[in-house]
Amino acid sequence: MAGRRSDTRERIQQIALDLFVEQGYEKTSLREIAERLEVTKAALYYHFRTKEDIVRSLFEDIAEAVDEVLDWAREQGEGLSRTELVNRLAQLVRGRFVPIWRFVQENQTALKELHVSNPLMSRMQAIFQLLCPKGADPETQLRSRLALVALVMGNNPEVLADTPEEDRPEVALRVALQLVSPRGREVETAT
Amino acid sequence: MAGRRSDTRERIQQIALDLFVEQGYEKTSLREIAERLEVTKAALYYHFRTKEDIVRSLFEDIAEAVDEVLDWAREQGEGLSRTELVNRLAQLVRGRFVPIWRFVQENQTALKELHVSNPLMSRMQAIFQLLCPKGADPETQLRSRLALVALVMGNNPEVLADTPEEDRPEVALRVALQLVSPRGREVETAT
DNA sequence: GTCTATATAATGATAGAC
DNA sequence: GTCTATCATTATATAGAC
Repeated sequence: MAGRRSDTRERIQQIALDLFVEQGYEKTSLREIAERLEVTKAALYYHFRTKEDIVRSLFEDIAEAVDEVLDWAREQGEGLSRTELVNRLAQLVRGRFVPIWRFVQENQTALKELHVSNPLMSRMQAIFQLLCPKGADPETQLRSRLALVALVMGNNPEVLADTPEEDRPEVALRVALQLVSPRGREVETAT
Repeated sequence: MAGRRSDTRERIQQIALDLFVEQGYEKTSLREIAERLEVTKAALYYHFRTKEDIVRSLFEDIAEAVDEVLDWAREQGEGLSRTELVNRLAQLVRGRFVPIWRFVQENQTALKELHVSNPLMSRMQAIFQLLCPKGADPETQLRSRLALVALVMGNNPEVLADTPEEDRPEVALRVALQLVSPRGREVETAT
C-alpha cells in the first residue's frame, strides 16, 4: 500500500452494487457484502453509517456525472440539440455506470422507499424536462422516458442476447435517438 | 359482509399486490398484509403456504390471460399481424391487471430470485418471439421490448402526470405501435 | 378459518477491545 | 481499520386450541 490509502470503501461500494443488481437491494444483507469482501459486518459500519448510506454514496458518484450533462445542456439555452443531449446521456450510461442504471431501473419500488431524498432522481427529472419540449404532447413525453429506458436496456445482456457486447451501446443509442426525434426524420449517431 | 362467502383468499391477493407495488416485494412483510386485512399472520398461512405462493397465485391468474393471446397469435400462423398483437397486449395490460405489470416491471431483481419457475415470464418470452420477426436485427428486438414497456409505463400515473387517466392507455398504445412498426409507416389504433 | 403462542433464523446496528 | 460479541427487532413459518 505504498502511499496508497485504504480502498476498502470503494470495494464495499463495488461489491454492494454487484449484489444489489444481482439479487435486489432488500434481499442483499450486510452480512453477504461483508462475506464477499472477506471482512466482518462491523468493518462495513466503520465506512458507512447505514445500509442506505451505501446507496447514497453510489448515487452521489453518478449524480456528479449527470450534473456535467445538465450544466452543458443549460448553457445551450434554447438552441439545445436534443439529439446531442441523448448522445451525451448515452455516454453517461456506458462504462463504469452501467450497473448503477440497471440497479435503478430494476429496483424502483425498493428505492422509492429509501429515506434518501434521492439526488439522482431529481436530476433525472431535470433531464426529462430538457428532453421534452415545453408543453409536449403526452406521446412525446412517453417517448422521452422510453429513450432513457432504451439506453439502459441496451446494456442488459438478457435483452440483446445475440448481439456482441461491443455493438449493444450503438444499437441502444440508435433506438433512443429515434424515440426523441420526430417520426420520419432520419437521425445521425455521433461517436 | 351479509351472506357473503369467504373471499379472504382473493382479498389477500389484492392487498398483497397493492403493498408489493407500493413498497416492493421484499419490503412487504406478511405481518403488514395481515394487519391491513385485519386478520393474523396465521390466517394467511391457511390460504397460502408461503409468501412466494402469493406471488405465484398472482402470476397464474394473469398467465391464463396471456395464454389466450398466445393461442390466438399461434392460430394466425405466418399471417399474424403484429399490430393486432400489440392491440391485444394493450388490452391485457389494462384494467384489473395494471398493478401486476407494474409489480413485475419495478421489482425485476426481487422476482428473478424467486424460486418460482415463473410462469408469466416464460410466456412473455414467447410473446417477444412472436413480436419479433425471425432473425430480426437487434434494433427491432429492442424496440419490441420497449413496446411492452411503453404499454406498462403508460399506466403509471407518475409518467404521464398531466394526462387524464382515461387517455393514458391510448397514448401508450400509439407509442407501442410506433415501436413495432417499421419507421415512417403510419399506424392505426383499433379500439 | 381464524386465533394465540412460539420456534427459529436472519437482519441492521452498536460497544468496546486491539 | 478491523475484530468479537451482542442487542433489539423483525421475518417466515408452525403447532395446536377454538
